[in-house]
Amino acid sequence: MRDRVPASPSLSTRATSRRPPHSIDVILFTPRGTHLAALCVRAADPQAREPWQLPTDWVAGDETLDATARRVARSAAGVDPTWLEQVGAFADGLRHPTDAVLSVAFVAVVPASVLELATTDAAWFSVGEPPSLPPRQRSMLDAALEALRTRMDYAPIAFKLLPPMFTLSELQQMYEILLGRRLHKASFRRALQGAVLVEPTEEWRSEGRGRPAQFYRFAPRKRRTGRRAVRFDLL
Amino acid sequence: MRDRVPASPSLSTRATSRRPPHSIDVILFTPRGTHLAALCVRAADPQAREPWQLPTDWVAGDETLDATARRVARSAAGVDPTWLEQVGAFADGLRHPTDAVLSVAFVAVVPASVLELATTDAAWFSVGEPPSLPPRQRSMLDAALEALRTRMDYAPIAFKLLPPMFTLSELQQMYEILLGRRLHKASFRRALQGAVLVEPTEEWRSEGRGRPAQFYRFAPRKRRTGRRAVRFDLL
DNA sequence: TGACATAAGTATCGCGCGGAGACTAAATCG
DNA sequence: CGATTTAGTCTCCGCGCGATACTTATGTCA
Repeated sequence: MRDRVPASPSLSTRATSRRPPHSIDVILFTPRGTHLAALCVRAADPQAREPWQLPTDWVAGDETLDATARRVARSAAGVDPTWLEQVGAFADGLRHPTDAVLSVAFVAVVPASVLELATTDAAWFSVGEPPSLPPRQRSMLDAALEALRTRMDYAPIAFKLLPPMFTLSELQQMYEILLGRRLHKASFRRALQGAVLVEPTEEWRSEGRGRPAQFYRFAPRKRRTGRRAVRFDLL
Repeated sequence: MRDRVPASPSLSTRATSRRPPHSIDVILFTPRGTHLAALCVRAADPQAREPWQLPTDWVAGDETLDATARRVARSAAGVDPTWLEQVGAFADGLRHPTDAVLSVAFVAVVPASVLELATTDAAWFSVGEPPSLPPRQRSMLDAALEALRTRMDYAPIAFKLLPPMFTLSELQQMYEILLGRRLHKASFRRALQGAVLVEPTEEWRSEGRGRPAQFYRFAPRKRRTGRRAVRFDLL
């Protein structure tokens, strides 16, 4: 589990002679209800200023950064993330639980179905009300959330959070949870139709009160890269 | 294994025989003619497999990553970059000139006016025909170019490459050089008008054959963030 | 001095995307 | 049956953007 994080008393002493070279921190998101939640773990050091922190560890052996991040996420959540990407390196003077000189942040997601956590050493916090975190990890969380939302246009993140078959309403709800804002139904489906990303199946959802919904599956087709116009979105 | 030698003779040498914890590599771009060029320096090790490499060094003292990157860029090009941002951390198994276990890549730009390089230890290479680089730095270069072009929509990079006063044609040409593709004149000016980014001055360009062009200056005004529609640009 | 070249800047048209809202369709519940 | 709920579609309208042509203002040269 998290025994890899050194809970040694040497952590609390600021005058460490051998600070770890660099840590890998993972911001793991999951849809919880209608909002996003991020995974935090209890601070390794009981004397820590903040009771919670982000899952972190350092690279072991010949691991790639991605592999390390996956291992950290799996160790904290119990399952492998279904999507993971690097956010960037953080090495300002802000405090980090491991006192690493440099930390590489990763953003990852897991489906909601695996919400159950085995231990009480980890908990989901709504992104709207995150716990108090070590300063560097706080800035990492903000950057990860922004990275998640900007990369949604280019990576099928929402699809990785859904089962192989899903309704278009479920897909739209997932987009709304991830983006944190409501979307227009007709526009969403029109754009989805334009991009050839999904194909209908013969299955229909029978449960529920209203009209049955058709199930779709993720089946992207190659299409020529549409050169967008210049966007002046500065400020 | 090759000896570790600082990237540039002018850079401070840190006397340590161990492998450096992490290097800071800078991909410095400049407009050259109608195309982009990236700055490379001669390999520190004459026995190196590739004769050229990207400017690199490691963090000195309490420097932030940004400050280190600025110093590396200044040391290689002779001037401070006018824009600089982090690209990400690279720590795959690919070879790096310093044998650093981890490298943080930065993308930066300098105006063309300072094209003259003091030494022959550095040279500009067109991004279309880059020299053979150490594998990790090669992937850094690709990532930096992509990062530059995607961030142009959100950062005033083109403006940082122009003098305080410029014509709209010069601005468009700068966008075309950075993006590597032609733009439509009317659309460009319409979009620029929509975003309130520039304001006209009383100055006019007198030189040249054709009709004089009015000078503008960069004067962005705050405007509410336009929520874009969802884009399905995957694949 | 007038014709031409060159470059800046504008006007008009048409298409397609995207938001608002209303509408239809198919199920459950009372 | 009629009300409710959810799915899915339709029409309208505005605007962004590309294409094209046009106007304006200078320099060049016969």
